[in-house]
Amino acid sequence: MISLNYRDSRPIYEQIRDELRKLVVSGAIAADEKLPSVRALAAQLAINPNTIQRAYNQLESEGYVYSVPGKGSFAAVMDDAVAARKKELLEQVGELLRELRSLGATAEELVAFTQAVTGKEERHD
Amino acid sequence: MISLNYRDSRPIYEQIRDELRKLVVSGAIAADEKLPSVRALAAQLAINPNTIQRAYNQLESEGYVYSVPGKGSFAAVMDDAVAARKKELLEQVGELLRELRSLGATAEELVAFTQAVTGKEERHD
Amino acid sequence: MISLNYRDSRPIYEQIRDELRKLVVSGAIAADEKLPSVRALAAQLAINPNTIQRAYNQLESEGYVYSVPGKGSFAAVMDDAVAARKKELLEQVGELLRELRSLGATAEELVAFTQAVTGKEERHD
Amino acid sequence: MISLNYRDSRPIYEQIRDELRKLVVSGAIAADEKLPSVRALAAQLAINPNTIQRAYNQLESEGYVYSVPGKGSFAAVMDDAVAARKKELLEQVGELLRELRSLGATAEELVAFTQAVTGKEERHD
DNA sequence: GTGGTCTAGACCACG
DNA sequence: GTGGTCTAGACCACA
Repeated sequence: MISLNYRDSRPIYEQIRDELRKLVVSGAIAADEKLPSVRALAAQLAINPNTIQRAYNQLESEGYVYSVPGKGSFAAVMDDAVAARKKELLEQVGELLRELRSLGATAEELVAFTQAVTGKEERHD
Repeated sequence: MISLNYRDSRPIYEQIRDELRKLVVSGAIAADEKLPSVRALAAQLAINPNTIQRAYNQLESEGYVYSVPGKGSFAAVMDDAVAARKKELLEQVGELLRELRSLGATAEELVAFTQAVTGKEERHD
Repeated sequence: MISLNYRDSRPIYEQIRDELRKLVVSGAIAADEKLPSVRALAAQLAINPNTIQRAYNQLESEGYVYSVPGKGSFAAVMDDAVAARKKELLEQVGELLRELRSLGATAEELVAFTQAVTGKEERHD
Repeated sequence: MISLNYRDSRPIYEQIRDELRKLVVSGAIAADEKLPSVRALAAQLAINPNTIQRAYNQLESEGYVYSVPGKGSFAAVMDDAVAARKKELLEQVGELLRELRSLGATAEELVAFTQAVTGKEERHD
């Protein structure tokens, strides 16, 4: 369900956080569905439970997850969270596109690229 | 000419490196034009010269700058470096677009966004 | 494991970088094997940890090593890196051979020299 | 007669020294032939005479040149100097070949390379 | 304990 | 004055 890359420059807890966020926000883990327990995930990935806990804490403070003490962690209802994440991603895309323009890339070129990438992708839902 | 953001998670030397790379690759600093000296830039930004040196070293090893000991650092002639940088940026854009698609963004929506961003930009020449 | 030569014109961090690169690329340090820690190597060689760090940073940016903060530095899997290094070395040999030819050395003489050097070497496997 | 490359990592005086040494040792400047005067060469290359002087001083201390105060600098008789230079170059080649062997290059491969490089070269005398 | 970043201050080679 | 190297010492995030 989750894979680690020790050569990634990102710390492990960020890799876990980012992968879980993707799963929740994309609906792969449905609203109110239970996430794997800290200890179970730690055992599966063969890492320290503290590292998993840190990822869960961040996801909770970001609003993607809520935890019920003694029960576990559950995917939050995604409505404005998805919208917020989309806005965040669009800002990043915008910044990159602006730099590309300043490097001489034409609007046509970039639009064509966007069409190619977004069109050929398979639907994930 | 360069601004620092101490709240940015990126280390200072990376911020400087990235900003200078933009200036060189976009032509704002022309080929063979002299960059500010290590000491001058360090004084202006009120940081340690070693930190500037580190940014300059990386830019040199990346090929964006060449330095002549005793004379200064100069912008390299950008040919394939611009192309390489564009490819790098496009890859990043592609990755973000794919995540946006998986969040439910439609191809039409993203293409329209690209048009809006790239079209409304002023010409830089 | 590594020896320094203070009379060498090359800076210390380059000597360390070059020796470690040899160890990694020759397989003396196997893929994913841990390199000595920055502090340990610094203590052993009686030099500043920053100098070691610099060598490690360059090796990482060259792709010969990957580092996991908090865990250590590890030898990268060498595939095309070895090929690239061989090409680099052959270019250097070619340049030297051309200068030798211009000094009057005959092709036969140089070929014989190559045979002597490459033949008398012990096998490393 | 001599060309400078400001992007070369070698300092200018080394570039001049190396090029002049090649000219002398290869016979392009015959024994006892006068080298260009310090001031003339400085003017031609548009650099500081001190830089030229340093190159000449090193060539003299290496024995490739002798200077007659008030007259100029002259190419020394090359006999053992050429032999010494050849020995130096062969040592460098040997070191590189050994590293290539440790990277898995076969003796046959390297001999073939030597033949190709030394054979296809045009005669320079 | 590990790698990573930064500072302060020094010395060197170069032009 | 310029870039380049090195030291000593400090702090941080990570596991």
